[in-house]
Amino acid sequence: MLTNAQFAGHLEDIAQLLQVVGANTFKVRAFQNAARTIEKLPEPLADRIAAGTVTSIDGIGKSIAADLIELSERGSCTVLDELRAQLPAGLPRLLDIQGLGPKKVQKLYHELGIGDIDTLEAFARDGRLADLDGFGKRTEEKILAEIQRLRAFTGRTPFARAMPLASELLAFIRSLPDVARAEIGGSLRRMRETVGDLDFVCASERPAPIMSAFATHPLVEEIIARGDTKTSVYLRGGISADLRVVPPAVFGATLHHFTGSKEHNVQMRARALKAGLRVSEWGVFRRDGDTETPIACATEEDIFAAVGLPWIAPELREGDQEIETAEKHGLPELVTLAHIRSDLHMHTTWSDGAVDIAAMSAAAAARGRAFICITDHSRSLTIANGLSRERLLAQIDTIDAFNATHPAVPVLKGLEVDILEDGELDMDVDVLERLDWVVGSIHSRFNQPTEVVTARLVHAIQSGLISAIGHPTGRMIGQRDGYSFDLPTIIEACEAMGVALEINAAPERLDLNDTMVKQVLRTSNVWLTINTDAHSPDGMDSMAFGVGMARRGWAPRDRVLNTLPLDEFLKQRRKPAAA
DNA sequence: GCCGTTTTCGGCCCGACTGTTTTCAGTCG
Repeated sequence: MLTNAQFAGHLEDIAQLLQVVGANTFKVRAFQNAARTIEKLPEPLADRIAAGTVTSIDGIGKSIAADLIELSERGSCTVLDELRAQLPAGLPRLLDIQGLGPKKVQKLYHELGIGDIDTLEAFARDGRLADLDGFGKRTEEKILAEIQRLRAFTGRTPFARAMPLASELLAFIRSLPDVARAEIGGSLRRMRETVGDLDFVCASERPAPIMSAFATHPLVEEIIARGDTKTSVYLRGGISADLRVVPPAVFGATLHHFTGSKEHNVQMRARALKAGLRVSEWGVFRRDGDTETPIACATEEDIFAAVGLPWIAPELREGDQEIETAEKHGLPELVTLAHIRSDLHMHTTWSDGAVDIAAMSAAAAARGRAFICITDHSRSLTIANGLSRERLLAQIDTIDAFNATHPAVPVLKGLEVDILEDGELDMDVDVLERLDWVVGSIHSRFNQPTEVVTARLVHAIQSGLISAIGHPTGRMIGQRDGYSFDLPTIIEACEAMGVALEINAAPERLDLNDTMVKQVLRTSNVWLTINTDAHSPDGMDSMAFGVGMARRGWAPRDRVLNTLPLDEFLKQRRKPAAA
């Protein structure tokens, strides 16, 4: 049976092929919308097909439902087969080239018979594109450059790589003269785990010098476009960045527009139209016959208020029910960084951390935490200098002694214990029972079958000796997928045992992710914890990223365990005790 | 192709920038 991602992939293929044959753009969008919806669907689409409730999914009507059923039965469908029979397999890939859209791809195919990127490159090198109507020498050069770029750099940039780059550029923009305000926009502001490009929105009455400075920044490799209010560039490493400079009076409208997502913006505008309004990056306008009057543009709050909505947090702006929910005043009070009182997963020089216990406590104090828990690795993780029974006992004494000095931030005694390949824990029961908090994590045998990993996790949870599962999926964004397990089963086991699920805030992990957080919240009362897994004081700064992922999952403050003060936390957490 | 507190037919977001155009189509986000 196909997975939701596979169903979505097929619909996406249909959308691409339809574009290339010149189908109605709204039809294309219908397939794209359906693909996105299925990708985000919490339950397997196969279940909906079996239950005959496919058409009740928003954006899926009779026609696409029939395609999906056909896909589930034989792995393909008539629409897809017919489109593929009509066109060379490599043609949709031409759409990946920046500057080539459906119209130009059609022209290349119909007039020159170009059906793949290699052929296109050969034509461009020979100068045979410039003769084509609407193509010129400049276009030919651009296509060649874009093909090179596409081969060197594909896909989206992981959050962990994008954020430092964006922070550096933002600081630079803010340092320029006459900049009233500047912010990061786009998917980075929405805290998506990967980003396609970097967006900056800047408020100033004098855009020209700001654009010049941006375009000549050392990180900029090439200028893509440069107008009066917008500059687009390629940065070294291949990611692109856009800077938009507008007068301070419309900053809110522009920030909203360039925060997106695209789907959110489309829905906001459709909503505005029904109320006789028009929304653009310049503000909200009331239409009175042929005149238009601006009614909001200064702040994001104004923009939302103008269309009858409360402010919606950027992390929610994915076009995934946030507008409907906001309208009913049903959005949760999302957890914020300021709510976080503790950090319950971190390492010291006792295992593979960079500093000692006192230094981590001081670093936590500097970041406003009220308490922390030290969770060094257990013995089987030899590469990380994991703690033996004896060393852990020694660390317990050390922490007791440290707390006796009345530090600003007290330290709880913990361990990140390895969940071994059979689900047993990598530490003796009597020692685990002396700890305040135990994070159980998988660090080995990632390739076990789904059922085996699920049973392995359940066994660990049911031991009664762990308080939380650390980085539950084991994924590293853009590097490895992690191991696979059945989430509903794990959620159920956690709920039965009072075990929490971690949102690991390390930017390369962000694990659990947003959709899993939603699933935990929707289907259980399991506590979430947001922890940095810091291996140094700087690592504690990642808390904001974990909070961002929690917010993307619509996590309210009262479902996050480490928003609690110490006494309340101690009552609510799972105290390690053999079941 | 989808959808309906103005519509079961006729809509479906909006503007900047580029290149090849003598006035605008195509692409992008």
